Amino acid sequence: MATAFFDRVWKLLSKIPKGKVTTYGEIARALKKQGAARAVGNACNANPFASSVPCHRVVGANGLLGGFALGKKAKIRLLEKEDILVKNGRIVDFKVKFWRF
DNA sequence: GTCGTGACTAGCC
DNA sequence: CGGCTAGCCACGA
Repeated sequence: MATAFFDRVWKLLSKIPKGKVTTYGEIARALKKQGAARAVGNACNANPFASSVPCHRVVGANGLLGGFALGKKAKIRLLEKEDILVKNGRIVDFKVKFWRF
């Protein structure tokens, strides 16, 4: 992997401050690739820095978790650890926790 | 080079 | 509100 696109995604993800979340679409848009949300998700799933890249801070456009390589459960646990409450697979106060680049 | 798939999104009906 | 369609990017067969 390690394509330019993937690298950009990982770099942006690493910039997300603790306690904040963003969306796949936002990341894609930040890369001037609006609509490439799928590729963003792909990058997160295949990122070699899984323990360094906070891919758990990336959720759907409406606050839905979407998915997680290690399981939603783990994702939720990580998020709640950062003061980001998750209810029924959705971010609580999503608009408040939302981070825009 | 084409096709199918995926942690997505937005628009229509 | 639910379902379908089209569009986007990258990857593997």
